[in-house]
Amino acid sequence: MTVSKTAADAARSSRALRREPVDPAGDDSMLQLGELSGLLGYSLKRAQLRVFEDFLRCVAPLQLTPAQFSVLLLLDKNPGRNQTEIANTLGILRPNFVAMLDALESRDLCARMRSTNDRRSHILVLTDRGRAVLARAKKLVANKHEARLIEVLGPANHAALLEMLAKLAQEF
Amino acid sequence: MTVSKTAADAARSSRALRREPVDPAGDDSMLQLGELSGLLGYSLKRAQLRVFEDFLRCVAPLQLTPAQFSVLLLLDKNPGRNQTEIANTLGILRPNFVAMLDALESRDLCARMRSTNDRRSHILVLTDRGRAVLARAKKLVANKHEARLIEVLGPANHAALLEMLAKLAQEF
DNA sequence: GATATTAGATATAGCGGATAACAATTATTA
DNA sequence: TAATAATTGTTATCCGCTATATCTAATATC
Repeated sequence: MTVSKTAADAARSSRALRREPVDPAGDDSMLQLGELSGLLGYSLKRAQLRVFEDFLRCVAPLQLTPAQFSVLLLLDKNPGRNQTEIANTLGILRPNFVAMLDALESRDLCARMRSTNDRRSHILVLTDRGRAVLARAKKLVANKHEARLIEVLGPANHAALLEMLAKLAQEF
Repeated sequence: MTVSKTAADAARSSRALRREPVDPAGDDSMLQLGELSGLLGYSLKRAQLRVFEDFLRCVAPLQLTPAQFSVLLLLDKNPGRNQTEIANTLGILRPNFVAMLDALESRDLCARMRSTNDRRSHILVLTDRGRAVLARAKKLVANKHEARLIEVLGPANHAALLEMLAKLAQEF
């Protein structure tokens, strides 16, 4: 909690937001968004698209999507896990995770190893190349992507935004 | 600006976030998210999915998706506009907007009227039924959906979040 | 040992998003 | 004015992500 100064302060800036027009020659000739500006889901979706776009740009040299990056990150932090565990953690359905892993494995970024305990499951491991790519990706993300976000929002707001989004993603 | 108290404060809570584990028997047996928790895009996407889920639940009686709701809202606030203008404002590509309008029109929520000035374009109008459904939808969204968001986040944080997301959606 | 469960995989359907192309209409300009 | 270009809505089509049912091999349960 404790992100805004006062409720009155927040209400004012919210009203300011609603006081369109705020379309500096963007799409068409200044359509009124109306209560759309106050719809959290609307801004949430548009912001998400922008942020993913920027992510893709920043990590373009490594040809990694946000989802692929998250898989590599998770494999690195959680060695010895199988497909189901990784997929579930990322909210990916097992059937859809197969092709994703195929792609990563075909690029020699990770590998499936049959578990000795349970010969049904595949233990997922990062390859050396996967670790190297992940390391480079982390740097690009931190220095270009997140850095730009922090620059636009300000460090404090960036942290506050992260906190609120995490809250929504969990307790909502 | 001015959303968080201090930078130190924000940094602390951000660190607190990163200090997993934060998986109360959710997916699997407590995988480490690692720097995934600090990735804004990750939380952004997950939060967006949750919020849209809740929107769908709240507006379920009216069978409206977020996108459809936004179209109705825009038509109401911007009478006399054609398909291209509405689609562009919502970031929908014209070809994809056709089927969307077909669906709304088949439910008698809006109608296409050939413009007398430019007989190529279709002026979009809300039907009486469309206006009625929109009015009911607005109430559901405000009283159930947004109300719940405000409850979870707190009014001040809700406004601050909205402000930051709008900023990202625009100047990013 | 028979049955149920689980992990990975395949097939398939659906939706949103993106591009190319077309007919009708309007705008440009030679 | 005639020829050309541009625009509107539309269709067709493709891609990616998501969702469900089903299959097999392997394991767990009874």
